[in-house]
Amino acid sequence: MQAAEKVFAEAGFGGATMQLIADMAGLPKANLHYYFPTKEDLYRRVVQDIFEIWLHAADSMDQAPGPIEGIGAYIQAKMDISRRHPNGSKVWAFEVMHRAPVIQDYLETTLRAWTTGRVRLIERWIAEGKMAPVDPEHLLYMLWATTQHYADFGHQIETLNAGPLSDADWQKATDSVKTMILRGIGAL
Amino acid sequence: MQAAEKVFAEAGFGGATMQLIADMAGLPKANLHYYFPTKEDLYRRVVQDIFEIWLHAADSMDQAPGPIEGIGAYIQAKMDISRRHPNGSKVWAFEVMHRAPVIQDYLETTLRAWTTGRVRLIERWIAEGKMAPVDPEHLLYMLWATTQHYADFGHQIETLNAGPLSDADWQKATDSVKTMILRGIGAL
DNA sequence: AATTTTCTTGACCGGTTGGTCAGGCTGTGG
DNA sequence: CCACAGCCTGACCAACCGGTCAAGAAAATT
Repeated sequence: MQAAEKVFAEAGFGGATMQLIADMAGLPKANLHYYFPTKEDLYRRVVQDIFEIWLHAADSMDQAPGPIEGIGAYIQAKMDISRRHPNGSKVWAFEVMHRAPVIQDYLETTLRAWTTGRVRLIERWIAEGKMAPVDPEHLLYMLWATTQHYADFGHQIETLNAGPLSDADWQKATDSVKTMILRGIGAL
Repeated sequence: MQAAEKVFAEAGFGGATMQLIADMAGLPKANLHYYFPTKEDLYRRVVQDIFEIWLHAADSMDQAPGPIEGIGAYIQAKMDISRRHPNGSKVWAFEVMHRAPVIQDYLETTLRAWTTGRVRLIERWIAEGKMAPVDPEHLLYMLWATTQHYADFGHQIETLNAGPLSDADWQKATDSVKTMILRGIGAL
């Protein structure tokens, strides 16, 4: 699964080869096909895994008393995921850009339900005067975009940074995102 | 070029085929190879085109008196590009996720020079007290991430939106991004 | 009109891909 | 020891890929 995640992330579904995944995992290609009959089966598993991780990242948001804690924790969680699972994030991006041929049903069921739930949470915070009256959906898009950017466009960031991001760099990035967004929604 | 942009965007470099691009453009494959000897030549042209468009989008930022006008105009320009050239944006995303095998030199020369120029501009605005002391580079990342998200993840947004975005939807998206970011950097 | 250059195209080729399959290997229960 | 089920794998195949090429069509030049 780790090898598959990496290869799919770096080459996309079309560019990835079962041979390369097998080599990277130290298996004969035929053995890989024993467990995952088709390339699409393997790919689907990788996409579903990262989706599960993302869903759990929102748990911290739910029982928070307000946006400072809730959205702050969500940013923290998603930045951590971007750092630790950059490949999974990339595979998800590939899939969505591909018009989600494999996980369209997930988008329409699970993700939509998740989204409307958080939209209602944000609307409550707005009604309680805990943050400015921003559009909740576009706030969610901004949260996804900004945090996932550090995974999906990590290569671009590393090039501009002249090297991989250090612990301090990640801390600074997370703090910057938190500060700008929380101030942006009038929560600070 | 239009056909190539679309096919590369929807399948990535590895998944795209010259045959499909040729068919979509209404040409025999051999004729396509007459103008673009290799698949990589065609791909490079597509990536360079969107990069040029993005560079020009920053013109409005340069002669602005302050962040409200400058960054506001930049957000407007990049949102317009996301709407009109979603495929180009996706190809760029594919390329960067691929660790930029084709345009790494652009990242290291043109993009790096462009970035340091804007960083200095933002630092001047901060020194002049026109905005809060945010980290300029992470602000740029946030601008790129948020605006390009509407192109790269357009399919996800349309799914949650239950259909394509209308003129009013795009207006609302642009306003939301502008408001949240400008307030986030203390310019409002 | 003749000639030269540019463009267009169907047929073709070596190499690679996802996937198959027959047969060997391993471990467990009797 | 045997038998049997699940696991493993080298060799193989049809399909498809990027790219070539020779020969013809069109356009430009003389």
